[in-house]
Amino acid sequence: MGAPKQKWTPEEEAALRSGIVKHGAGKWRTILKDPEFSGVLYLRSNVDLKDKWRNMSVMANGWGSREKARLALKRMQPISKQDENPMALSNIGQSDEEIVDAKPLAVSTGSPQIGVPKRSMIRLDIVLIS
Amino acid sequence: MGAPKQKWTPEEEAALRSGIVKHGAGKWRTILKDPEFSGVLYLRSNVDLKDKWRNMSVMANGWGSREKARLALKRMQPISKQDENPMALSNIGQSDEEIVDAKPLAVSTGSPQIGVPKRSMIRLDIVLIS
DNA sequence: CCTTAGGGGTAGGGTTCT
DNA sequence: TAGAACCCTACCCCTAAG
Repeated sequence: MGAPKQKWTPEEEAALRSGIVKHGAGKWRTILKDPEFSGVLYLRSNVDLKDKWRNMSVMANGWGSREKARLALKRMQPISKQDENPMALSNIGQSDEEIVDAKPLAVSTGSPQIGVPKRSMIRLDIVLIS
Repeated sequence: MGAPKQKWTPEEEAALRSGIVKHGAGKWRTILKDPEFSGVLYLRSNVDLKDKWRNMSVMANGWGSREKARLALKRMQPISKQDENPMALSNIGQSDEEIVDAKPLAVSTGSPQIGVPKRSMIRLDIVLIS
């Protein structure tokens, strides 16, 4: 017994998606404060939004169940902290403000990243030419 | 994915604690430069030390990981539990010769003022039975 | 300019519950 | 076993104050 694990309602999911379309993925706190969504998402925290988006996204893509995706590079420790990726080929070539679509699904080819935060760049693994 | 999340090793945590005992909490830069710890903490910045200490401290209370504060206000649904108090005064009613060890708070006595964050100023004094 | 304090916030590995 | 919901931790940003 204990925390009932509040399931997300379709309304909440819709609000989350709309919020992402409006503010961008990663702007959890902003979405939450937007009066347009706060009425529906008032029970959720910014972290909840982030987690929900992750759960929605990860699967939709066929990227395997989250855990498998990148569970390969754990156990790191005595490495140098010298990384700080230079975001070189990061964005396709525009500001990181224009989000695309807020659909966790699809995204096979042609769909760029959903939300590219300013500092934690994208994963350079995805090389999209053109 | 620049920084893979450098998980703090037990050695680093120990060095941090020792450094605090030796120089006092808040003397991050000093601790970092102390040859006694620099070998272990050379990957960390003074800010990292500060943040780490904050994380350690906040937890030791059972006051949640920061976000919990507000969660307590919300979550007015069918809650009831949701409180497990991480460790807090954990080992109090068990053996009569353990305790102590490494919770950032508590500890007690010692050298300079082991800084106790304002937030978690609550006592939680360790009860050294004996 | 540099450091610290502390309040924000986010990402992502991990855990728990269903 | 998987997926969903939630937790924990590392780290970043920013501002005020020294």
